[in-house]
Amino acid sequence: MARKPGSRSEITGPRVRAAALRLFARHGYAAVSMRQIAAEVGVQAGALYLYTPDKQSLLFDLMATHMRELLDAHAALTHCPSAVKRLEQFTRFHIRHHAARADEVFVSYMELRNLEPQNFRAIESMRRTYEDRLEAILRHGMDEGTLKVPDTKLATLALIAMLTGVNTWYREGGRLSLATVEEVYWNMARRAVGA
Amino acid sequence: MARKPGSRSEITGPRVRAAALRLFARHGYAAVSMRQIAAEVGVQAGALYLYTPDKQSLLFDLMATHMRELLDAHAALTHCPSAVKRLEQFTRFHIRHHAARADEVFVSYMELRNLEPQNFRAIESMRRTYEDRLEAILRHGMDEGTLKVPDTKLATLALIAMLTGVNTWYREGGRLSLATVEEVYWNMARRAVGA
DNA sequence: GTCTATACGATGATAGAC
DNA sequence: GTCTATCATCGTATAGAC
Repeated sequence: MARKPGSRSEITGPRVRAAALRLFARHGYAAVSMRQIAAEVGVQAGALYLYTPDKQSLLFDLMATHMRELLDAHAALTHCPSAVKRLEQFTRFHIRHHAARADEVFVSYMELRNLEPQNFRAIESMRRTYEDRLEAILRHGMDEGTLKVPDTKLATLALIAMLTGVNTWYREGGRLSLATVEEVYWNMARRAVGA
Repeated sequence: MARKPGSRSEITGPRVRAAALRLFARHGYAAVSMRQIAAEVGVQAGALYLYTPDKQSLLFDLMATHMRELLDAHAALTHCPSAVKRLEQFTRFHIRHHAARADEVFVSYMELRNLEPQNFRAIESMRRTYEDRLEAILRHGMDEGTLKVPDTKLATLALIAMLTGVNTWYREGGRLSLATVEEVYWNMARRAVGA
């Protein structure tokens, strides 16, 4: 096992998180050992504890970072006045942002049940914030009269489920370009909410 | 620890599967130990191996049974001639069938990555069969001219993701009855595919 | 059919050398 | 900053008594 006598502190931390993300996504949080993560990084298991207090914090860190980046990236979008335009913007943003972060999305959805209660509540709250932003768009559209859904909460959940579903099959370099996927899904989403 | 000196062979097997399903759904396959399952059933860990060759077979059994029941139940539906009617039937069937089997659905989706390759292929094949039945309906509607989607494969995946998403939030006795949920989702599904 | 006992490796996490 | 060594615990699975 090659020694790394120099210093890597600024670089090893991110590598630990990257390895954990990759392994958690592939095999699941519970199935991955700290030794496996260490091996992937090229250090011994004990060294990981210089970068995380424990395994649970590692998971929470990954999920919280992902959710914060999602909320920040969405908040940075230019604000359109029309509800339909905003819905199109949301749709395309959601697909593009999620497609570029397959592992993060997968872990953030699949490992919710492995979060300790306090951590679970924190992630849930961020996810709820994101959903509320979509629901606000739908409500705005209802007020404008440009959208028509039987129930804004259900439509929100239905749309997000549909859009996030892209991640279960989309792979870069597949049959369809991401631009085409965006187009097809926006077409279906638009009609589903009566726009 | 209470002894069970009598015989329970016909009853203990189903109880083992029920306990495993419940625990796998709550905590995940990898996070659940055979000892936990045994404790839930009220036997010792070693006794479980009278009912399953190993833990992996237990998981595969649960998933394969769920998929077979899904395919059988869907195949038993009366055959409607019109594509739109068949789509409505599929939509309502999917929501109703899945809502009544929350744990099975959750495990069958979340634990795919914990299946050994051979078992994974078997489950994937059944899932694909189910998807193909929906796609056949959409293609039929395209031929009839009663449905209009940009891509039948993508529409299939989008619809299934949307419908299965109900399971992430629906709870019996909640704000909405299942009949209402069916109604709302059929409304959105119908419009999404241009019916 | 279920129990107790056990094999034996892997686990998360810590202590102390360098 | 990383290593080696270690702890106590838990993992799946099996053997043999009753």
